[in-house]
Amino acid sequence: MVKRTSFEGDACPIARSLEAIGDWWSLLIIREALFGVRRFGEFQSKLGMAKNILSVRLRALVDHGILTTAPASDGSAYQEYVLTPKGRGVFPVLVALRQWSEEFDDRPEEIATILVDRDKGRPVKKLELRAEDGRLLTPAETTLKPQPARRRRSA
Amino acid sequence: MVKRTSFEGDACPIARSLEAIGDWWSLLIIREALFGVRRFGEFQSKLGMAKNILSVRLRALVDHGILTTAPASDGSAYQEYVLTPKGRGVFPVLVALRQWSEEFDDRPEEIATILVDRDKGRPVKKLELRAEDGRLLTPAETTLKPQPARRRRSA
DNA sequence: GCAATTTAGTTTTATGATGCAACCACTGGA
DNA sequence: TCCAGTGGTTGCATCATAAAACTAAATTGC
Repeated sequence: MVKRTSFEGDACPIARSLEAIGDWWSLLIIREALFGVRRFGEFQSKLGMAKNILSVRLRALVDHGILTTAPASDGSAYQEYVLTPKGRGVFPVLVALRQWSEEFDDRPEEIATILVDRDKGRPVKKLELRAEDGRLLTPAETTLKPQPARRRRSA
Repeated sequence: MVKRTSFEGDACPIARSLEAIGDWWSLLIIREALFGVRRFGEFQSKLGMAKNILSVRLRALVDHGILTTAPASDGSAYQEYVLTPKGRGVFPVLVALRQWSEEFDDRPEEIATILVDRDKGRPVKKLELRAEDGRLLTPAETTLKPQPARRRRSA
């Protein structure tokens, strides 16, 4: 088989994330969902993507527990796609992507929006990696440690 | 043309990031590079990916200014692929993806490694989004503001 | 110094994914 | 009941990906 390689069984958590949200559209769909978009047509028109692909992606996101289908909030008989906690948990990933663009993009003047604190209207701080005790960490100051073997639930 | 849609001209910084690093392999290549991998064959064997694709991806990453080719550090006549500052700037994205997996994965026991502070050997803190004044922000406490039109360099 | 092997790719070919357009079923309103 | 809008599915052309075979230069062994 010449399938696109799957990372589902991979032990690396990054690969595992990519398995679920590592494609072009999924993250953009989640971005829209975080802004309150819930309806099929709304996703489709805002993202300008083909309907068949949107359809496939939404199904995949539901399968992965990132979205749930809910029975319309506005009374209509249609359904809606709503983020689960797992889906809302993607927020930091989106922020990290956004900040990377803001910092390193070759044509920053083309970036249309900035993420601000709703209260003050001021830009948010850069995400930073800190140690347990609050020290700022650079990539070089971190390492990977083998996960202390956890006991599986039931055998 | 039925090409895969490009986000290059998109005004959304997230879409712009995805344009450069939004595919399956690129992020994994950068992950390896952050751990010090530099040689073609090393990427290939560690990631277990096809050589033709690795070849294409490396070229793309170089084009995007994420990697640079440098003339071998160990004396051999081969070249190396080294991260630029822009490439190292991807680190928070990888951390965010990792932490998302750690928090929400359905089978956390399959995750092999944890990211720790090299000094203390203790797990790192979760990335958190903060306002300028240090307040913790939830997604709902943020908004997008149109970027104050910047003046282009020269005309 | 020459053959064998390694490294770093490119080419070829098969198949899966994507994008567009057309089509279809169901809803809601006049 | 007719008809526009919503929410998809289907078919087809094109693109990307994967595996394997192939190539050429660099390195190693002898």
